[in-house]
Amino acid sequence: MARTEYLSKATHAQTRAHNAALVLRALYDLGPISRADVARLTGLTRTSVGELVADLERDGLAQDVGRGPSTGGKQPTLVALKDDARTVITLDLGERTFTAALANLRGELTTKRTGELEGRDGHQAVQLVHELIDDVRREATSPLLGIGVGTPGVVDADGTIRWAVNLDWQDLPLARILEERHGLPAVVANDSRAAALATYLFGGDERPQNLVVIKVGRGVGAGIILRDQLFGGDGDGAGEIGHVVVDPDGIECHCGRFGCLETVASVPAVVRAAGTASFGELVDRTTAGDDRVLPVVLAAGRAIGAAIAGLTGALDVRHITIVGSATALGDPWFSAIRDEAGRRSLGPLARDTRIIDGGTGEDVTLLGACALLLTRELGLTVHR
Amino acid sequence: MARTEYLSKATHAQTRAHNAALVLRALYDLGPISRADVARLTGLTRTSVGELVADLERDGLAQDVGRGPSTGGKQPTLVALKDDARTVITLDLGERTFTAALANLRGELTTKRTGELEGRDGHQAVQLVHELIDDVRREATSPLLGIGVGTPGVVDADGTIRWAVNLDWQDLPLARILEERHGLPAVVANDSRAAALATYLFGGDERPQNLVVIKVGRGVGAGIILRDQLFGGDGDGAGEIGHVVVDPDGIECHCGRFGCLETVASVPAVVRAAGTASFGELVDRTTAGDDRVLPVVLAAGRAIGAAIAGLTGALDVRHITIVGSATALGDPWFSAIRDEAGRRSLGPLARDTRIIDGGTGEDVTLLGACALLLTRELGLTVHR
DNA sequence: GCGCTTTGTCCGGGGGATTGACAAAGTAGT
DNA sequence: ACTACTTTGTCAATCCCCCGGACAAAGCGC
Repeated sequence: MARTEYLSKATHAQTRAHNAALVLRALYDLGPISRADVARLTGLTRTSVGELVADLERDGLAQDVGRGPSTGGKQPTLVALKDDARTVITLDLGERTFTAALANLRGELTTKRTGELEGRDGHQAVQLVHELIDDVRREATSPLLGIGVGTPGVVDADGTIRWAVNLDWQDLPLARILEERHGLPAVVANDSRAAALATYLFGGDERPQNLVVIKVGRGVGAGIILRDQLFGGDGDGAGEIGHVVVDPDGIECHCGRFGCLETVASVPAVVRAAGTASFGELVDRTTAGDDRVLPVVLAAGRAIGAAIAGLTGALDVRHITIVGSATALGDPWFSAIRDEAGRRSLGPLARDTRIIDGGTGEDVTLLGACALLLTRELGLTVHR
Repeated sequence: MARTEYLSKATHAQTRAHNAALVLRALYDLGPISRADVARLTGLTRTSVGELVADLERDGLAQDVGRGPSTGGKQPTLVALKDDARTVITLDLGERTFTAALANLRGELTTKRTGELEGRDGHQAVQLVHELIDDVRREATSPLLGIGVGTPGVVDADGTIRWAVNLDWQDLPLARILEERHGLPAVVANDSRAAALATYLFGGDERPQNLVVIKVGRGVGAGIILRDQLFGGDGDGAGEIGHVVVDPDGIECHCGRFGCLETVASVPAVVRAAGTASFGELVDRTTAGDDRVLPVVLAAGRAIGAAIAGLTGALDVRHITIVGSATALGDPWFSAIRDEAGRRSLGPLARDTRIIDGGTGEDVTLLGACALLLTRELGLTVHR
């Protein structure tokens, strides 16, 4: 029996941290709320909640915001999160452009700066990251919580970029580099996984325990949240569905094999197969119902639908959200996805599965990077 | 924000239970071991370990078994689990035969009884379960821990059988019924999931954090362990890969759709496609290299390999074990599975993925039912 | 005005992990 | 054989922090 990390003790400090994160989450999710309500929701005593809220108020993370209506007794004092109590530096390392921004605790972006990558080598690209961080950092008006980075490619759990798509980065320990250079906690993760966490944390009232977010753009990737946690798998490669072979007789992929999902369903692949000059033109002609491009778009949708059917069949995850530039293809594409996913999976399962349009989401990677950091530093999502 | 179960507090009692389970797991996995070693492994203090071990010894679950070699100081007293300190009643509700047995804490089966189902209706089948339990219970020589049941079909988390394959059981709350009738804790779960937990708990020195066990017999199903826990999904249907459509133009499945994995890869399907009189004959002719049946066997293997590629691509789980009667098909079949799984997934991923022959495993469901109960009652696997 | 509820806080109690000390029982060196 | 040093297991004291009860403040309904 070699592995023993699963033998990790529980301490009083952990109990405290858990309950502190619990109260913070309650404030975060349930808006202005009384201490008594938090106590009822969490099962903690009013005493403990009062103490934990006092801690949060001392840290400036929460504040009393007046009284609520009485329900037959003393009217409660409502406590709310101070959304701007902390600032997060977020980065989206796109394939051609790097973007940095500031975000508050709600993922509201304020200062956005971009830098073009054109022609820079790996070292210079890292320099660009540093410059962007220094640049937006000057605009911060509340204490910095840390740096969150989303990037294409494979990133392992400690924030080392295994390989980047079109940079000569290999085994670059970016999280550690950023922590040392800027003196702040840093998180680096794959962009699809960031997108999943953004959808989970900022996605509205529903917060499904299990959620798969599929990002379809230049590549095809997924972020998988299981039991309220991002799932990484044995090699932090979970969600790399773009290179599952869907058609062994298909065309060659840049990964060297034939018929990967990306060769059928990624934006460049669909544009090439449809023979249009640009993706914009493809969207226009798809919307117009052009018969010369529709079959290609539908085939791409069906390929994604089949992949979803495989996922839902195996995992029984009922919440699927699709984001990325490809969502501009609209109804025909989504219908193809839903039809194929439904046709290929068990009836009751297909009936309850929701495949949602998450939009093109230019900011989804920035938001995801922010969500990653909030999760890590404040425990805003479950992590134990 | 409707769902609030994720806001569950941590208490001192939970901390204690967690650490108690921790010590038990250490004894279970690491054999006779000193209190000091357990303290080092878990991070607990020697004081706490001593106290927790004393609790276990008082309950009869552990005992001192002499002294170990000195490493420069006082020689340690070794503590070991008493394998026979408790008895578990396990059941395998097969499609034609029900089997009951007693198991100790190591999953060693002692008293085995079977009952044929032939012609009984749903109510009589439940009676048979009761009789079998009463029957083996008389042979128990140590305190009973509870009842574990493995069954085909869909079972939800509270032990209610949603639908059974060839019994007229629908929404039968079997776990509750057994608890009331026999006055013991009861766990009911799908047989593939039971098999997964058996492989995880009793599978030897390796205990992978993530593990997929695929059971190929009369049906095709999977049990999925992620982060040391069985994963159920949103509707406790995770692992139902038998009805993912792999060939939309394939033959009709009993579920009503066409080309499900089961129509290609289950034992009855392969026997039918090969045209042999029995599965035994198919195995013999496959082993002999008969060209008339090999293509069918290889096609079945490739279908499973493709399904595995989809799973590993999505989840990056590197440990796959295949169990069930179909494993008797041996090397040709396994080679087809491994080749296809490798061909359809990313290079580095495929290289590290191990697809292991878990054997035909007549007892795997019984062992799994035992493992389920040990997990639930003693916390022998991670559950928080 | 009076009784009842609800809220938030204060205080004592207790569970349980931690720390430090110490005796027991080894090994290694001289 | 004697001394110095280690390691182990346990005991007592301490500390962290959750809990339960009590109580004042402040509302509601009659």
